[in-house]
Amino acid sequence: MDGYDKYAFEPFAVTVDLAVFTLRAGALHVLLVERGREPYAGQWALPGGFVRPDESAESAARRELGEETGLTDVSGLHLEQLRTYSEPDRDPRMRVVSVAFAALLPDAPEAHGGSDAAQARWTPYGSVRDLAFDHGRILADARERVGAKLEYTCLATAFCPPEFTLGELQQVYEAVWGTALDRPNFRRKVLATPGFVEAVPGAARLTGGRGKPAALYRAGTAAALHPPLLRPTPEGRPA
Amino acid sequence: MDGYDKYAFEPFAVTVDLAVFTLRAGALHVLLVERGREPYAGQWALPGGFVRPDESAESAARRELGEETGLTDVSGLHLEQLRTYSEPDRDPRMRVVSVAFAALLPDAPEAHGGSDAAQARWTPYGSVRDLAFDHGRILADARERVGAKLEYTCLATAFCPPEFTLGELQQVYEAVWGTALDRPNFRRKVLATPGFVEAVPGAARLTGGRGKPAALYRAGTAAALHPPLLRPTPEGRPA
DNA sequence: GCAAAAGTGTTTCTCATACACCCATGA
DNA sequence: TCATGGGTGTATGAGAAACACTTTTGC
Repeated sequence: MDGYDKYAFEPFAVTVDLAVFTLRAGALHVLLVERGREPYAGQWALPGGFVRPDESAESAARRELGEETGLTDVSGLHLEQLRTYSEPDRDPRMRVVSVAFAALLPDAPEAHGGSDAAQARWTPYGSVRDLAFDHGRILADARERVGAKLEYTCLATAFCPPEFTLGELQQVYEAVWGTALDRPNFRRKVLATPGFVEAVPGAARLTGGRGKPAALYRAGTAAALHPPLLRPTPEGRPA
Repeated sequence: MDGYDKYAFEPFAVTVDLAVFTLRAGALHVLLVERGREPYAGQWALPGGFVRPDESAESAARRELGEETGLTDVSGLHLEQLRTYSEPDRDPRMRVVSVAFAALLPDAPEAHGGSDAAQARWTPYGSVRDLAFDHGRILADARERVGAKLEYTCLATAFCPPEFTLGELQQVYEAVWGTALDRPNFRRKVLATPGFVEAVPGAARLTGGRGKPAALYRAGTAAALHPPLLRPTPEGRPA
């Protein structure tokens, strides 16, 4: 059992699948591609592809992220491994083990499918239906993970451009959690956490056309939130 | 790139590696096996093995858990996927992608290596040194994950036998976190969380030979802890 | 002036912390 | 009776929630 004959077993293919999230008009969107061939031809799926012989799953995920979004520089984007899906029958053609990742984008340029012929499109999270393979489950797992990490990490700034207002940061939480938050309390909480955000002195921006211009902030250096910013009593939350 | 020629790529081997934790005499222990062959012959490593063509990584992990611990029934044990390690050079012989798992055991029977010739041994977490491959990192990641999940899930009961005292449950937290906790407050916190533990009426057990016998509890049905039981200010905790 | 959005102040209540104290048992 | 571990009570303070209120802008 500890032997290493390369061809002793049916070969495994190793792929990456990406749940790429962004915020558009205050709503959570996810990047989907339309499948061009069987199985699941014509259905939507998460972007992804094979891990090449000389790269890690992380490298493959970042490469695919660049190809599918059409962005030239994806080096600064948040990319995080979720878990690996390995049910023997998850792909009807052969044994495919897939390492799933979540990626967060500040802005959402219209996706153009990269080099693949596949069509890529930003879709509101709420209207996603019937993804190919087990991608529906992967996407749900990804959203749950991102929602959970908003509670105890500074992850929310990964959804924001380099300079952002506290209102925009709050929109991230509200979009991912699907709940409204009290603005004064949110503000106090964020500013009271050292290293979460740092003020850009003097800078301000008008957000809704009207109203007082909001002060601008940059992402801070902290990674964790102490104490956490808990969701408003979701009662029975999965572990 | 979207083709599915089974042999178009150098084959990947897919393995599972297990970080199996238990508590012995109030201290966190890990199950290690001694490697019998190159590379890393004679060094200690995490137990693990190949994923077979007809099983998922989860199935493979549970099978290995039974083989390595020598336990006949591992169906009720807590087993949790951590992440996948896929650096191209992590195994010098060929391309091996490994899905890492953490497992928690209530009691620690002396391990007898199962069917493999390899020697298996429980080792205090603090005295683990120089594991083979990237197993040192996997083990560190596993402990961090388990420590974090103690905060906001009921995971701690997975370290305990079917009936346990609150003192034993507290020892789990103290051993994994490496900190002392206030007993009265710990007790209140646990009992105030619905579904964490349920009392066994009338049952009691002497723990240290002396002292008042402690009431017995069973694991409850809840999975998550609301609000969480936070570690005493670890300051800069990784996300 | 009015609507809209940012930002401040204040009150109330919950809960974590710290620590003093009592109870039951074996030696 | 004393040491040991289980279990209870309580004062204090920090922080979260709720909401009233002020400020600055465009129309």
